[in-house]
Amino acid sequence: MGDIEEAATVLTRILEAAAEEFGRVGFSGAKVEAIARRAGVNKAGLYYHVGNKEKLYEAVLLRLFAQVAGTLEEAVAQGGDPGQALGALARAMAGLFARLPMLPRIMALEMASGGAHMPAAALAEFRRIFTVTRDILARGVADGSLRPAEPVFVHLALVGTLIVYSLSEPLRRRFADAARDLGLSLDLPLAGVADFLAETMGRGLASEPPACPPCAAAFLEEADHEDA
Amino acid sequence: MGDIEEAATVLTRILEAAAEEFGRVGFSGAKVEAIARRAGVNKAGLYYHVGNKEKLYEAVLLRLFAQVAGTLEEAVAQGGDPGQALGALARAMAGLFARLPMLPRIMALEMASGGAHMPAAALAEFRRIFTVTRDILARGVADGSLRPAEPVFVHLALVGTLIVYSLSEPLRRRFADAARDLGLSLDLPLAGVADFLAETMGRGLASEPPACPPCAAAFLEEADHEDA
Amino acid sequence: MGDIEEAATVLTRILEAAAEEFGRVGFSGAKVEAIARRAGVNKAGLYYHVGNKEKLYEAVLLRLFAQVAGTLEEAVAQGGDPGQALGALARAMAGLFARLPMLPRIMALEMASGGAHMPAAALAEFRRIFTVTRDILARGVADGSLRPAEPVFVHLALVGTLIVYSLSEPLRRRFADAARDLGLSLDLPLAGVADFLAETMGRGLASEPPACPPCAAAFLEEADHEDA
Amino acid sequence: MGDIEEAATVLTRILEAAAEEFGRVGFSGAKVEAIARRAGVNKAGLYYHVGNKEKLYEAVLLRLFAQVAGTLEEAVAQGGDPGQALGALARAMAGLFARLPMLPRIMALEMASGGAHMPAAALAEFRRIFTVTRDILARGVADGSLRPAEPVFVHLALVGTLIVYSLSEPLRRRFADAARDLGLSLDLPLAGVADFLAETMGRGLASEPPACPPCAAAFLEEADHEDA
DNA sequence: AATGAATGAGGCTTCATTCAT
DNA sequence: CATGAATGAAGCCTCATTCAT
Repeated sequence: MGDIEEAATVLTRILEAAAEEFGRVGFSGAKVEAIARRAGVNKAGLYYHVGNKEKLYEAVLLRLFAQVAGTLEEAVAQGGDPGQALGALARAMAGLFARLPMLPRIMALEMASGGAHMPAAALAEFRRIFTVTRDILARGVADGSLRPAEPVFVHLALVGTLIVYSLSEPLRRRFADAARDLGLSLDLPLAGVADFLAETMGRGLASEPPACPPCAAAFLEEADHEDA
Repeated sequence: MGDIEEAATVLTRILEAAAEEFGRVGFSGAKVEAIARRAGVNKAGLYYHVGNKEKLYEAVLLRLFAQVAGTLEEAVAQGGDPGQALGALARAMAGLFARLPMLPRIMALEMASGGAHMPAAALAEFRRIFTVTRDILARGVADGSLRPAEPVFVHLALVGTLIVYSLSEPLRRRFADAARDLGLSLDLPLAGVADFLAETMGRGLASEPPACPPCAAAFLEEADHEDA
Repeated sequence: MGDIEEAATVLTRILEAAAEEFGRVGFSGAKVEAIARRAGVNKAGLYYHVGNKEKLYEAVLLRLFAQVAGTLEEAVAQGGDPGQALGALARAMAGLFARLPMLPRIMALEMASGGAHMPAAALAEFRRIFTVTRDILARGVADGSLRPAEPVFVHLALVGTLIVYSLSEPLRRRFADAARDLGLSLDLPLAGVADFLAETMGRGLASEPPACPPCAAAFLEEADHEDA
Repeated sequence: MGDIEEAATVLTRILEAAAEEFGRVGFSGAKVEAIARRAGVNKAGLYYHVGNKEKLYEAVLLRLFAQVAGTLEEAVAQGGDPGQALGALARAMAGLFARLPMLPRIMALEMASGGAHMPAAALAEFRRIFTVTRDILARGVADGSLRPAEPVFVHLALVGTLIVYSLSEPLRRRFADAARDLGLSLDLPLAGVADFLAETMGRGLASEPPACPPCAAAFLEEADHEDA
């Protein structure tokens, strides 16, 4: 005992250090030496535990994606109508990104690499993640509250926006002073983006409210005249 | 003759090759040797023209960002009401990304690096780019067609979504077959995303249409009853 | 066992190989590859131990200068009147140069480079080295055996001559045959130079011996006549 | 016309620039590009004029050594007794070094390289240079004013000291402040060294003045007793 | 003669990975 | 398990030199 715990702790420390390092500088930019130092283990020790840089990266991906999928499922399971669920999704993702700043970076870098290092097992996590959005939309269309829309578009509109907003933080911060002259606030918190998305996408995807009868009648009449 | 032309061509060839390489594998992943080979010049020749890897990268960024700013400005200048202008913005960006597949990748990678290699001159281009969105929104609020919204949020909702959709292409393609079982189409063209954004963000940002008089009257009456 | 010994040995071997290489061709002429080969280690191994070419050079300088200072102090500590001490100094230096042929070369090359790579720590060794000569001269002036003279001039007359004589060896050797026609022996051993310096500088710096009484009397008388 | 002048001027400018560069950083440290820039010609133009780096270096050496030989011969030809001639030699050399600061550096660096790049023609200049010292000494022994001594030792004692003093200037300057605490003046001008050498070597090489007769008699008597 | 543009060879350094203890 | 010490394979960059104009 202790031993196994210790072993688990060491592995965890390594994975966390690696996540930070990979998120900071990407796969090719990350140095095994730096990860080992950050994790407080010897370089050779790291190899003993994880095999090699590639396997380490895959383990990091798997761990993170599982966390993402779990968090999103949980957030959506809280209930609420489909519109609210989309908002919950965005807010949950923003929460994740705030807690794990390396997460959006790794997601972006991994996508940019074309999934070069994506382990097969991670695909299963993807499936879980996409399913969440798809189910919300299906529910919304079924109950008439949402217009039909491609789930991938909706999903990436939410997640993509949050990723890029997180990613751009250092740049926005650097540009913030100069941007104030333009009347732009570049340093708003990520949570604000989630709220914005919840509101704007919610409205944008909402089905038209049924017009009041007199209006509808007037509208139809007009249309008749035009046709004539 | 052709001397000056040739020289310009060489630099251009180098910058294009570099853009592709940097977009493919990022700054640290890119190999100067590969860029030179791709550009059809000797490695030393490349150094003769561009100084070093870092300067090369900066030149690439500057060139691309200038292209982006120019294209967006042009697209929006075509006129149209603010809602249409946002759509034009999204479609212009999508067009750029389709023509220059390395562009969204470089943008993402550069953001991920915290702008580590961003030349000061590139900030000026950023200013132009953000200004476009800000002006559309200001116009929309002024003429009453749009709700007020943070320009940065809107801008990144459009651009971020397009970036991540582009970025995720290889991964979506790889996952496409498996996703069909889930009822998901992962391989829709980027233009579809632009249309989706134009539609959804347009609706989401539109100000409420004034209700028809009878409805409004009915609504007010109801409110009176509730107050009582 | 032997680990620590071996490790120490490796560093020592590297420093010795580097000293020879730097002495042979100077800093810019020395190739890290050659030093590593000569030391029997891998190039990367050399970097593991010493960091980089510059640090390697500094370590070499420090080691050599410490040896010089130690040897000179020891030689002079043997006692003897100031005139003998200067001779001992010259002979000790000549002995060092004979044992470490790269030493005069490195000293010359380092001076020629303006001390570009001189580590701050080496200045402390310089202080020790110069102090030796200064103390001898001070002692000689105090006991009346030596004329006052600038310590730096004396020091560099001894050391500079020995350095240049050592440095010029290959050239003298090459020129030796042709020079015999001129009645010049260019291939005399360095020890001869030390003896020559001991003798000549000894005489040159000696205070006038008190003339014998009759001579002095005669001299004074003459002076009187001249004054008159 | 003009053309040939111009050509001559260009070559001269190149040789001067090269002398400074080689003196500053040695053969391997010197960059053809830097020499060309300093001489105000194109790199390819430099090659057109001088062939290659090695030939350029040889031309520089030849030019400098011829200047040295000429100056020394001239200085000594001014006449004066052998002791004064040695002083004149030292002062002439010091004058040369003051006017051409790269000269002592190049001499040292060339010696350090074992004459690797020394052109055969330069040997003839060496012969002239050494001959000067040899002749003075021979004259001094012949007229009884100087003790016999190896010409090479004397020559290098003078020249070597001046070379090393010149060479060490930057280092002495850097160390000067710290050395003042030790009672050392490290920043005395080179001319002082020449004077010191003239004085000290003059005394050191002077033949013994004949002792006054009574003293000599006493001395001989003492020696007899010791023998007994 | 002069110049901008190459280019091959080689040098310094880094880094993922392994080995011996 | 842990660690200091290797090592081969690159990667970035420089530089002497040449070529075409």
